Amino acid sequence: MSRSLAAPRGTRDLLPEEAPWWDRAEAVARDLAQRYAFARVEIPLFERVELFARGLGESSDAVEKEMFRVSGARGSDEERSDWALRPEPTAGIVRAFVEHGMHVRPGPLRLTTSGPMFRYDRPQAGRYRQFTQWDVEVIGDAGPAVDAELIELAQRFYREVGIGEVVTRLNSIGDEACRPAYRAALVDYFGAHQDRLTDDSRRRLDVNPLRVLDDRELDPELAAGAPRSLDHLCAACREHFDGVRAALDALGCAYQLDHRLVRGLDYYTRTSFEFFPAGREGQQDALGGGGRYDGLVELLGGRPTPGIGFGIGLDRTVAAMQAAGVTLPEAPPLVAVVGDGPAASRLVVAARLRDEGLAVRCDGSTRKLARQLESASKVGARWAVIVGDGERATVKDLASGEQRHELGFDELAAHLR
RNA sequence: GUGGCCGUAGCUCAAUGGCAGAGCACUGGAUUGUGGCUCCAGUGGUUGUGGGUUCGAGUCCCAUCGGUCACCCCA
Repeated sequence: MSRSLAAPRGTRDLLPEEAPWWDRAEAVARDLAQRYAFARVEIPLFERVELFARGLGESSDAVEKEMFRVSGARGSDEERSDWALRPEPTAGIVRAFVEHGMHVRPGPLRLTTSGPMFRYDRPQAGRYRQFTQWDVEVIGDAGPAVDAELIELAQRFYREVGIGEVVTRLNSIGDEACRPAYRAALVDYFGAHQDRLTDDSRRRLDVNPLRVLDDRELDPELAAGAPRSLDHLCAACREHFDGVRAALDALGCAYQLDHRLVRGLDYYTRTSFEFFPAGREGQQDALGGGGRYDGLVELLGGRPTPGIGFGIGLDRTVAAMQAAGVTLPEAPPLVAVVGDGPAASRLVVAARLRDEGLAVRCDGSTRKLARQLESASKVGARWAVIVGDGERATVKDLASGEQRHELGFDELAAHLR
């Protein structure tokens, strides 16, 4: 086909061969959401640019250089607003929380959603312009128990999809009480070594000095000597973080402290965490991550309400499942209805078998019987039901070749189990 | 946004600057109701696109688009 009609850059088609892995990952997510008492919500795929700019922070990469803008329609001013495809779900969920007055609901509110996110990046392995996240959020619980509960949930998810144990990195980046002093300490420290910073980092030093820490080109020696947020936590943040760690220990959840884990989105406070496949902890291999955002609800116009959540990248989860050699549960056995009589007879038999709950592939074609059987074998059917002119049919086991002839339509199902 | 590598059939790949091919897959036949194996045949291409060099370009040059990997950063 013409290249100009090919799928947009950074997007992928989900083809039948890969769909079962997605089904599995999504089934585990749905099951866990239910077992952990999260209610499903859906929010728009696009929102005002302003929502993301305010929520995620002007200096976040997601806003600064990865915003996937949607050109507005002609017409009213409202339609001409600046829209962007959502780069992550939290801002939209918190917007919905505020917009619908959900603070009056019995809290803490536990919400989950799943779907495509968009970031306008150059694609590469594991990174797409459209990717899918499973997301959970708890709004109205100041923790720290819930912080540990979410980390335990994510770890359980990776275990249940078959990836096994992941590496959990953990940090606390303080709150409005202690972060200003920590920021100042970073500005002092890195300001004195500006000549050893990248251009990006020098710029960030003014806007968001924490993000200098996740500059990968940061001089290791400089990084090692940098002020650590854990050393600058106020008493309340310290107590919170100790509580998270104690709860994780009680749950038996392993984690590693990572002083340079500051997360790319500005709304995070206190607890931050990311998950990596064991042995592949490179920066671009993150399977998921999240953290606490105690100031976000207020920032978006609600009354002060704490929140915490995580997003798990399903594209990378599926890739990790395949890399780990996960075997999927077998699909239910398939019955192929074939025959060279009237196609309507085949349809009638197929409908009867479907009434019995069987998975049936009906071949209504005029191909000769040999071709129909060949086709049935190739698609992996367990049995063929050969229908002729009359009211009787043959059941053939396609693995053994065994056949039972002259069966009435009503007794077929009994031979297909 | 920057850089490396790569663009030939649905897939994997051939073709010294000289007739665009093979295997797999798909469709049909060998086989007048019975598959997997085998054999035969067929469908399938503006060689990503546009320029240039040349008697002649899949091949050389330029541009462009795309893919891929890496950087940046995130899922």
